[in-house]
Amino acid sequence: MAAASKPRATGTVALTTLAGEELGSAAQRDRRKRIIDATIALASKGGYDAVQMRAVADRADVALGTLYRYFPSKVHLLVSSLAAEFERAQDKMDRTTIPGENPYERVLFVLGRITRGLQRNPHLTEAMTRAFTFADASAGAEVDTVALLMERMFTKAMSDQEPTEEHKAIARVIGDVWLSNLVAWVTRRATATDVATRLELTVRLLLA
Amino acid sequence: MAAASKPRATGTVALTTLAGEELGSAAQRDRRKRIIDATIALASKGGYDAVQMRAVADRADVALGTLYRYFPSKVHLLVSSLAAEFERAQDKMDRTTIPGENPYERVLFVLGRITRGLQRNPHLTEAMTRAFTFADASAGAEVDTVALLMERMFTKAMSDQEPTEEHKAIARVIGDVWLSNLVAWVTRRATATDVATRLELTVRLLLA
DNA sequence: GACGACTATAGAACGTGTTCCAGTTTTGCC
DNA sequence: GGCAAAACTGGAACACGTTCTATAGTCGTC
Repeated sequence: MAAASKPRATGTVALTTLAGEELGSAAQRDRRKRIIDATIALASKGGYDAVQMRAVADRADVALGTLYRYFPSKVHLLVSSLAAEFERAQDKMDRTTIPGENPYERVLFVLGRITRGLQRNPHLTEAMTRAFTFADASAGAEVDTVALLMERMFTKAMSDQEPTEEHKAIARVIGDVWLSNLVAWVTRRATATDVATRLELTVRLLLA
Repeated sequence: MAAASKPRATGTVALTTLAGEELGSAAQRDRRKRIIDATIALASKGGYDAVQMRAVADRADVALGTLYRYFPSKVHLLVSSLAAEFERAQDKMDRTTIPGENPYERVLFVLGRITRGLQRNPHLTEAMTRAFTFADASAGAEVDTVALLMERMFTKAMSDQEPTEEHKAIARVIGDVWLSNLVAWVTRRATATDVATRLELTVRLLLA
């Protein structure tokens, strides 16, 4: 549900070209959904390289030009899809009670859970990660949306209260480390275990 | 990012990188240097997009095929150039006495210095950063080289001694945060000041 | 100083992201 | 319903990373 509700507390996020959810007709919302679904399907099967614009258009049953009207580049498309997936994941997380006595344990729980989720679909993760970090300034807004979602996820894990400045700073650091480790995992410089270990170590340095 | 560059399976050794120039003849070492110089010049002028393989070959006065013999892809080329630049910077750093009473101050000094250096050449930084994070597994070795150089730089900043496990972990976290902030800076989601502030904050959380 | 094996060169060719175009359909409005 | 504007379509065209081919140069070995 919350896919539609994007109640960014402070200042609405620039709606991402036509990619914003406030699209006019039902047909348009449907087209957009088909496009994102096609993107995720292709990315899940073959990663970044398999998300070919012609293939996406084909599979979503729209013309190539239409695809580009909705998403002005492959990176926009992938990052927007990432945002969609992220929101799905967060909705699920929001309906979960995060166990743990303290921020340290709770953050570890959230991290473990997301990380396992990503490892379950390596191709998709590869596609999303590479798009996210390859984005140039023109996709800044979309990237920022995702970055905010991520930060919010970690601050929420630490405490249900309005986050303190320190918690925000810590959340950002964790997010940064997480991203770097994803990049390392995608290039196979780090195994899943490496990633888990390093995240744990980081959280310990920051929160223990 | 275009065609598949995976099945170059022949048993040839990747002479394509490595700080150590095992390259045979003087002519070959010279060609390699011309290529890297051309890459850095083009990247400095126009960033990632301006580093076009035909343009690099032209400027380095080698044939396109030769360029590809030395560096099997644009990403390899850019990451190898990054490694070269990094070594230059580190040499300079090694000849400097890092001021500061404690690891905290010393790491901040090093970070500030590098960050200012990067900001002095935004296009080059953009090209390098994007190549580094966009790399796929086939460039894992090159990327790893750079990652190690980076880690070493921070551990050395913390102390001249053999680094402890904890210092290594901290160095890695700092490197991760640094990379993420570079990505944010490149997409213009963060200003130079933002980056400086966040790095400082991170170091404080870890070392103060 | 001739031979064979690499290596380099020029350029064509190919794949995929992106742009453009001419024609058609849908939408919003009277 | 009629009409202009906007959106969609199929397809051609273009740019740049990458690969391939045919030819020519270079270097080590006899």
